[in-house]
Amino acid sequence: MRQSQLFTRTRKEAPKDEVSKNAQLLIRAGYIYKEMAGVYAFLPLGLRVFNKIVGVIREEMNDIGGQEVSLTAFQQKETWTPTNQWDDKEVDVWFKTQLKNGTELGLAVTHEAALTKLMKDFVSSYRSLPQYVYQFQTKFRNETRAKSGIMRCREFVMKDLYSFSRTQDEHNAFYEKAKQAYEQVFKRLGIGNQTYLTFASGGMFTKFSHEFQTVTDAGEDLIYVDENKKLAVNKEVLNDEVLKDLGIHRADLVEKKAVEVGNIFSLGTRFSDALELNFLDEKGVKKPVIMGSYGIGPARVMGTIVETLSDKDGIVWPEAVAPFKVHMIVVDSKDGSARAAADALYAALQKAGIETLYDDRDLRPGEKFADADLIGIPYRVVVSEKTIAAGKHEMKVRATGEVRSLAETELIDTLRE
RNA sequence: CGGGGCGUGGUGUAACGGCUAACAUGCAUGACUUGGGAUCAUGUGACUCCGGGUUCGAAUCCCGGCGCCCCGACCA
Repeated sequence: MRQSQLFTRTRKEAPKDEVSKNAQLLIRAGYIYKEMAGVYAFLPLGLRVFNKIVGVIREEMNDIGGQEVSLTAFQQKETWTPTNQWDDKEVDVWFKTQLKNGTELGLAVTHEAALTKLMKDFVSSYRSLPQYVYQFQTKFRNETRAKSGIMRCREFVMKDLYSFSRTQDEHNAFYEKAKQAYEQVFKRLGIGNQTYLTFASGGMFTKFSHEFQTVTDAGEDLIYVDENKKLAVNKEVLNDEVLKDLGIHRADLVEKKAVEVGNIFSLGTRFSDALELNFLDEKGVKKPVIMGSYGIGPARVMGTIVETLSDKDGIVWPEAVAPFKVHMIVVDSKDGSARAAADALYAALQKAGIETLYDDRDLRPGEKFADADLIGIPYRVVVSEKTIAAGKHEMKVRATGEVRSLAETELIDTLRE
């Protein structure tokens, strides 16, 4: 894409109503727009990043047998009354509204009850199980205090997968697979090293649930990390009994602030009992379906990446999520030769299928370099009189600052990898 | 939901209760310039968040509302 056609613009200064690093950088670079507290729109660059993250998650969910759907944001009151969760005392973050005729509706806070109800139309025999169903859907939560930029919003998309199993063993086996898939997701998204499988409270059916916590000062949670075992315990469940269960020692633990980028937990039969999602087993015995729930918030992951990987000059995207792979800059020359060479290289990159943002704006080089650092695309390629004279292109790696001088074919091969 | 802070051109800031609300940046036009946000010129752009009050006079003081940020609580 030619940058001259991008409608967004960078800013030198962060808006005064944002303190968090993720919001400041994402707004300055033109990735997001704040509609109101805890509600952000995604702009062209931001949506590209968001979709990259979604794509990685989708691949991993498909790999473990997930089937993608899209449920609704409106939900009926009746969906939630069986588990008593329509009650504002039980769930205090509802946005509720109604139809013209007075029928009450809720804007989805989450979807386990809605999907459980839906699955009743399709599940009645052991033959139709297990099933793994997921979606990327907007959740609405009337948080009393939205904060930390895009890390804790009132409207946000979540990937939520729900498992429907026949037996506890079958559930446990999938749960382990999901755990591994999540580790793979965070590794691919570039935050694997800072992200810990964390033991957290399990609710009423299991001793623990599992969170994926990424260490950052911007986090809201306190976790206790055992660096050797690559495990952590959420402060909410830290006690001697838990440590003994997990075979870890207090002396090995280091307290860290972290943000919950994913969580998985067993639901047991809470929803299947309440909503009567049952199946007949091989012997014709009626049994409730055993369920699990698995969530990741792509926007929160995006914010977490910015928090953990940016530097003083701006954002540093991992390749897997960057809006473009290459940011190509032309430093204009008097005779127009640099511009002509840059146009040609852009065409070659396009032809090679390399996602390129081409800074063809009529600006001085300093401003383009500063913008490139801020926007944070992994590879910067400069075309100027200097590079033309050298007969090679200049490529700079955003993350490391490494600069390489490459012939065009070498450059394209390197970027294709 | 408790506590604290803050609302001034698009953005970031300034202005003792007193002159036409200032500066920077952005944007527009032109000149000059082209390897790290240059320089110059001329423009553009604000009912000082909203409503009330005090005062000869309010961006400034007082009351109410709304919005935003931070700390804490909450996060099924």
